[in-house]
Amino acid sequence: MPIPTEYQKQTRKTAKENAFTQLQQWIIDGTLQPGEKLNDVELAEALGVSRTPIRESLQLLEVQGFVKMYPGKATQVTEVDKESINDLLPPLAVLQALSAELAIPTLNESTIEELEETNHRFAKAVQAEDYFSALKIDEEFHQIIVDHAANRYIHSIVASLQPHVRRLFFHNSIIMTEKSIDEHKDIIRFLTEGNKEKVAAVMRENWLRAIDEFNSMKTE
Amino acid sequence: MPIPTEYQKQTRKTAKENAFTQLQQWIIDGTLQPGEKLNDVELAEALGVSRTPIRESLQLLEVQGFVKMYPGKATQVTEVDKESINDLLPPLAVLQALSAELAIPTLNESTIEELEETNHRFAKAVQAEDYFSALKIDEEFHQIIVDHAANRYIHSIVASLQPHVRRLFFHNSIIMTEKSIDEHKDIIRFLTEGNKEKVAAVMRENWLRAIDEFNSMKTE
DNA sequence: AAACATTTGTCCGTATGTATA
DNA sequence: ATATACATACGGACAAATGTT
Repeated sequence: MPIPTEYQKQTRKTAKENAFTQLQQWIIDGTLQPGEKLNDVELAEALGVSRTPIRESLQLLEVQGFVKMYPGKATQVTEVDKESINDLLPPLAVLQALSAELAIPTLNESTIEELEETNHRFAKAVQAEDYFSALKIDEEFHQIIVDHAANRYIHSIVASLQPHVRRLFFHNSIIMTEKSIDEHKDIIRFLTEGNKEKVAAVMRENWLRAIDEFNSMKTE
Repeated sequence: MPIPTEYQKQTRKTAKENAFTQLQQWIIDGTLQPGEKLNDVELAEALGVSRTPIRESLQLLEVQGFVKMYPGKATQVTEVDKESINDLLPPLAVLQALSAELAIPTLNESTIEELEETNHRFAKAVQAEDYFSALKIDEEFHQIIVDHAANRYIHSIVASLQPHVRRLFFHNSIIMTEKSIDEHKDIIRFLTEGNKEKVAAVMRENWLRAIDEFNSMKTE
């Protein structure tokens, strides 16, 4: 009988980490609503832990911008300002564009295949109008590129912005369009060709287009 | 008699914040050395508080990448990998470039004057070879632009990267050169002209040049 | 192998500060 | 203005995990 490989034993899973993950998820999906007041005693009971890991999680969530703590007064979930997508996407766009540039020297055939395969799955999800999956696969696609940029600062920043993207897209009902499929193909092509300028330009456009789509959606 | 306006009464100053600021400073300036093991009991005694605010500060410092916590084992100051400047500056460069673009529509005459005055002080510091002041003033200069971009995500990311810049420049003895003075002038000019592309290009160069200077320094 | 020393993680009581009556 | 209720910040003890003798 194969012994169940306890893979994740390197860093033990603390109550704080569990609490953090759960609370973040609740904020992103709206279980904890924008503006909602957070009482650590309640949350502690709900998650079956004490107040300490809750408080520590809330502090991390504050750094990420998901909650705001008013010392001695209250802690509440930050508002979802739909307009903030106009602020969020530009920095993400330039960082993803930079990632693409940096990834070029590290690319090999199998990575390109992985990107193509991911975009293929992305296309299927979009065409099936499974926008939830599409969003997740789109994230995978871009993550491959970010990973290959092999830059820990970019990696860390993108990792902290991505949950905000999810939260905003979720609350704004932004959907992935077919145009992204072709842009991804362009990205793959320019990556293969090693064309830094063009891949950066397309990547930037790919992200900024969501802003236009959001803004045009409002006027409809 | 003018009543001393208690400006910062909005958020009270907690023990955690004090501890955090102090610990971060110690790590940046090398009082707490790279690789040093951090014992929260010792730190608590040193700062005259209990372990709680210390632990909370350490967790924030971990998110920022200044310490690494090994649950149940140890907490230590992260190493200063001199080469990581090659990773740190590119994302900062593209974000500062983006900030300049975004700042253009918000600029007025008094802002331009403020930038010129700051660059003038910068020039004096560089010429006086007071590189510590120069670095701080350079930071001020760029901060003005970031502030005017009025983008909270950029603001927050830059704020988290800046301490790393300070730490690396400190440990690498990187100095500000006269070339930066002229580049700042170019930045001001292109901002005034509203030339997005050019100001972004110069801004990016201004930051990336530090990489070249660092790399050429190694071979000397 | 087992008990020990050490360090971190967690719990919960108390103090402090804030808002409301 | 004072008192009261309440939420958070902090403190200190205990539990759990690590690695060492």
